[in-house]
Amino acid sequence: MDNQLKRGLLDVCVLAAIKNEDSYGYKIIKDVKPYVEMSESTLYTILKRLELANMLTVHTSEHGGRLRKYYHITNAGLGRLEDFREEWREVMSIWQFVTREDG
Amino acid sequence: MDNQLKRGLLDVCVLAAIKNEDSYGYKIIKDVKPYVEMSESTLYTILKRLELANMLTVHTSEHGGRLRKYYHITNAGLGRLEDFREEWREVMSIWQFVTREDG
DNA sequence: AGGGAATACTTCGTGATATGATGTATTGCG
DNA sequence: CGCAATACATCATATCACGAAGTATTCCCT
Repeated sequence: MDNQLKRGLLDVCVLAAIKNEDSYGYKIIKDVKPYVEMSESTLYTILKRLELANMLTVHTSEHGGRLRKYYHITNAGLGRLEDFREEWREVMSIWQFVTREDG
Repeated sequence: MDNQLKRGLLDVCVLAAIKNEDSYGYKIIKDVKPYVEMSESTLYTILKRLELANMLTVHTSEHGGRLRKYYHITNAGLGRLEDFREEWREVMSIWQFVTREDG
């Protein structure tokens, strides 16, 4: 799918992936894959960006003798998902303009 | 609205604006404005990109003693709009993932 | 025991892109 | 005469997705 269309969707996809329970990089990619293709470098870039924006927090935890970085959504992150629903109305209005049949 | 969400939408907005009749820069912006904000520099960047991709052709025509560049959509451009409808199914699937309530 | 696949995270460089700022020039109106 | 509107163009900048490459560990099969 068009790379540009994905922009603006990827961030909220990641937030949605950790919305209900904390998750970690590898799992996020697998959860999101059925919907959008996302490379590891892209994911970790996004995670860092979201952390800087206080949309999520990070805590390291041991699992099977190996360290994992778990990502936890913040209230700001949940708010971002709410805002996204609002923004979607505008997106749908654009969609209607693009796909309208008449002049 | 989130700038990122607009990307991928802007190109097809411009194509949609010239879909039914040839148009020119200033008019395209005015037609699109109710749906998406687009600056002039952005528009002309997009028009140039679409021309390079053979999505539209340009012809200069005089209007009121002044030259105007009219943009005409090509079959490839119309095809792009068709493809967009297909891509939209994927976008809606992503949307459902993001806004789903259950885990 | 050995080896490869899967898990897990990180950094770097690149190309694409939207946009503000800025500039140029003409028409129309008060 | 002056200003807003029309109309187009270029440049620098910041953001972003992604491939490539690297490091390390665990798990499973033979």
